[in-house]
Amino acid sequence: MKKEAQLFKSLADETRLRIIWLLMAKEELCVCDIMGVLGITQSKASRHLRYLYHLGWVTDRRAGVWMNYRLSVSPGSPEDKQLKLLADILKSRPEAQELREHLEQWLAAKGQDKEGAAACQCR
Amino acid sequence: MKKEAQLFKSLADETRLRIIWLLMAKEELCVCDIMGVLGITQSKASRHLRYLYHLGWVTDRRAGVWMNYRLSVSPGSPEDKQLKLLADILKSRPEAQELREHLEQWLAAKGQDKEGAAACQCR
DNA sequence: AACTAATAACCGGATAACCGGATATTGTCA
DNA sequence: TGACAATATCCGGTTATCCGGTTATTAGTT
Repeated sequence: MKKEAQLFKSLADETRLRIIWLLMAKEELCVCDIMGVLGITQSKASRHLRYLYHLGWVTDRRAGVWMNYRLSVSPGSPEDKQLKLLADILKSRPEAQELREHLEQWLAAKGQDKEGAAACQCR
Repeated sequence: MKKEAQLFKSLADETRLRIIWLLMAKEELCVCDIMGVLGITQSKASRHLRYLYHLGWVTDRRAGVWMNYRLSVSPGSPEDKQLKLLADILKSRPEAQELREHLEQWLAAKGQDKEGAAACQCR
């Protein structure tokens, strides 16, 4: 059951849960979005995203300089059910709701800066 | 989301998964059963059982010298759903099926030794 | 090619998890 | 009460995890 233990281990970290929670809300996000919304180091954001990538939770898609990530579980799979259950648990948590509002604000602010084009300039 | 992370952490250990899997099959087991079936140290068995106890996954019931444990999630709760999902994942795994057969054998052997009474003598 | 932004990989260091063996505790029975 | 079985806890050692800071890579721009 090593495989199953590892599956849970991949969810046993608050930062990874937050990332997944954001990706459940937004379909696709780049690393700098996640840094910004969660207020964490680039190093930290990237590390956890690669972790999730190597375990198959997310796929990456390069768009120029940006690297976009999105959830990649196949519908109906155990992983998919697990995510749905997680969403079910989190949706009632104020903490999680605030995170999503924070995400909306972040994306809105990003959208304003010159429409569409390179609006990141993550510092 | 610290709470949720810890929930997954409690499942992120192969030994604990095995213990839970056994308790899903058998309703109630004592420490020495778990030691025997899983082939682990007494120290290890007890430690993980206390861990699960403190997190509310199981309750304990003393019966003389024995300490019996059983699952204690309330029906319909997120934890209950999580266990059901886990069971769903594990039931198709040969490894898990063998574990249950092993459990049956162990209990059968235990039952033979003088019927009902102290049949453990775990060494 | 040089420069820069975004990201990934690497590198100690701190902390936490897990383990086996030893010891302490609890209950039973003679 | 003394001996013993079952279990919990303690101790130290080993390994895994997580982190921030640094460096390397990749793509776009001039």
